Amino acid sequence: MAMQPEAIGQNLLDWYAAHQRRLPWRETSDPWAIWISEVMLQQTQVATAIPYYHRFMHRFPTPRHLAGANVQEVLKLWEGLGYYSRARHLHRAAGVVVSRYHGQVPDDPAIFRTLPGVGDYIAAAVLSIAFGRVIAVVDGNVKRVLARLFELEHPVNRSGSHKFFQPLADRLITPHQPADFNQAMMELGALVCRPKNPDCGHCPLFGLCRANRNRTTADYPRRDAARKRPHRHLAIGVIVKEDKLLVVQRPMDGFLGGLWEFPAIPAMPGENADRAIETELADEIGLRIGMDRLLTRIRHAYTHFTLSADVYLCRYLSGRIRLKRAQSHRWVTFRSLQRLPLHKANHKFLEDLKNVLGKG
DNA sequence: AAATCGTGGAC
DNA sequence: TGTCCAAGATT
Repeated sequence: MAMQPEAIGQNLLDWYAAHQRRLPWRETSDPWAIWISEVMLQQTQVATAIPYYHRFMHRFPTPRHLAGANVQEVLKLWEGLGYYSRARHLHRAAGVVVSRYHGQVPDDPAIFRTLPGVGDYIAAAVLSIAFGRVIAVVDGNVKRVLARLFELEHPVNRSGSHKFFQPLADRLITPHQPADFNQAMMELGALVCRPKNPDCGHCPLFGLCRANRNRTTADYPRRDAARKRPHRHLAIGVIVKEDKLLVVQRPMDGFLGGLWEFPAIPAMPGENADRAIETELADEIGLRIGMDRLLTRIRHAYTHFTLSADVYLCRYLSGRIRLKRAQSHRWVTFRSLQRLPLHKANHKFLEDLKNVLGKG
């Protein structure tokens, strides 16, 4: 493969110096700030992460601030950003940094890489950008750029492809400017070598790119076909007891771990709602409840399945809480709901709920 | 090594 | 509407 690493690196660095965006985490060299930004940017677009980054850094300016906080508060700041294990891992990692490394972010790859939530990408990004270590990042942008540059046949969404892309990126990285090279590759992928409608006319690697020369940019990167996503349906119960509503907290590990929600059970779309709510949902939380009426229906798309749910207004009848799956519960007013981290599917009917409760 | 894990933007 | 996919990590 005709690589010309020197030409690629120099063109890339020149382009980056002229065209890089001004981003909050580029105004600092604090490894903690860089780390936070990289975790938030994981599978998340820059524009989405920016307001979260500011709020998080303001509340947790150092690992010590985060380590001393309650997970609940951390999840509340993460609410809406998704992939909540990132927040829980970060919280745990901050604890390790404080207890074992005197609150200083480790600059040793072998050590930093062992922290919860730190994989190959985060380690390479933080250590190169904050400490100048010569380790190439390989993210979705880098794989797309390389796949087009060299017309690579490795599917970028296949886990086994990583061990092909990583050494290739390591061979291209400019040893004197690893931080700029890494960010330049990602910036190029984000601004020029985009997934759709790449702007090859303004690409610094125009003359070096095989896909451009062969008019095959649309064929790269290769990708394994995605599986079809299944569909799930829930019955959700908003259980009212005087002026309070019942919410439960999901188990800390797994899907939406640690977040709060209104109790729900799997259901069939056409199922008899009264029966399902008053037997199965009641059994899930250990109460006797009555179903009043349908509040609304919601739909939500997750990565691996789509969700639809019927949301029912219910009334508490009798009994003491006995939770099956949830780890804890609270009776809360509508107002105090906003203090708890709720996931998106629940936020989707809060307005409807507010209107109904407001009318008495 | 394939599956799992959220949400929003772009088309 | 559906589909991709976005500065990935974990199991």
